[in-house]
Amino acid sequence: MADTPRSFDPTELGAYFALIEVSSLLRHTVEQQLREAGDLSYVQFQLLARLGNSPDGSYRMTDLADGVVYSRSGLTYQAQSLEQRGLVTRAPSPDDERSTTVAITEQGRDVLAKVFPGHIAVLDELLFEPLERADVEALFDVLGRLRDHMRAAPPRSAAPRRRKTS
Amino acid sequence: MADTPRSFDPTELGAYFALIEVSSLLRHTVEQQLREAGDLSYVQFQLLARLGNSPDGSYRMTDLADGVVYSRSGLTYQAQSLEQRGLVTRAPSPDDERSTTVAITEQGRDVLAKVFPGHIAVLDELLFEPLERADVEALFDVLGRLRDHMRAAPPRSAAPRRRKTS
DNA sequence: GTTTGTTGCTTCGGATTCGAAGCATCTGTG
DNA sequence: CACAGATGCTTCGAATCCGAAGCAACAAAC
Repeated sequence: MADTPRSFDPTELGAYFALIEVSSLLRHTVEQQLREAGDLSYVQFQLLARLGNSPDGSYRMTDLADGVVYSRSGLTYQAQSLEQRGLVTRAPSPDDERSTTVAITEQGRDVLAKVFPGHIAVLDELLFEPLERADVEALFDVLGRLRDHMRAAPPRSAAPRRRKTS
Repeated sequence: MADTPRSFDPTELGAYFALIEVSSLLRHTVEQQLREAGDLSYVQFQLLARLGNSPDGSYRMTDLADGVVYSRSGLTYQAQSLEQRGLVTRAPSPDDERSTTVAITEQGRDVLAKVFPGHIAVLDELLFEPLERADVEALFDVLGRLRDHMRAAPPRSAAPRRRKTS
């Protein structure tokens, strides 16, 4: 099956494990802070943050899902939840009746603003405090390249719905 | 509330976002591979891998949970699942009747072996292929330090159950 | 203008997850 | 030894999550 008997050296393994561990721990702490400060899950926060950064404060569902690496059905669930709380609105797109446009509301921006300082504090304390400037730059560089690579890579034996095969 | 009005520069933000994104994307792909190759979730794989690396192939529940950054109740659920499939055994610890010792079985090791090549292939392709040796070393160094820092840090306003306060 | 295929989202069912509460076992103190 | 507290794990209920299936709107081919 797999023709890759190559094994990893301790540095590679360590880098991999550390990546998983760090992101898990960070996510955990952030999740807690967001829950307490504004009753938001991490996903919900990410969605609001993305919408808040958008020029017109809105996105299509699919783009949001891809952005935060999330399933479509999961996004539907969270979007409904956010809509009920009045933090976003949903409406069919003008140019394409199929797609739903999600937009952040004033209330959504308020929650975002309320939660942000604590969020920054957590990041500062957990992520940046122990690092030198050069470390942050290294992460930015290496992880940025990784992200681009992963985004570009096809979903691994998943996309073959193209071409008419025969 | 939060006395940290400091904001982040683009490099810091980029590093943070890239970290989250990379770990999400990686996790996603790995999860898929594990599911197909051995019908394992990522957590289950992590548990088996940890047990497989242990000198005596066993751990206490709590240590496992802490190791993979997981809730205790969640671990109970997965441990039961793995036990039913015969991949691990569970038994009360000899020296402490309260604690449960989880041990990997031969069958567990088989599944691990069956799944491993594909796992390595995914990592190689997604994580290591686009990186120079120096990049891997940088990740190892910086993320390793981060992990230590996060592990050491108290769970953020959560631990105050120590000392008799008054 | 149909027919066929694609795309965007939702619904559905089931699996996974967590925190709180519950139960046992240990560990100190007197 | 009896007791309060700590510790280790499980059970419970509710929230969250995903993939598969379904539905509606588009697009392409004829």
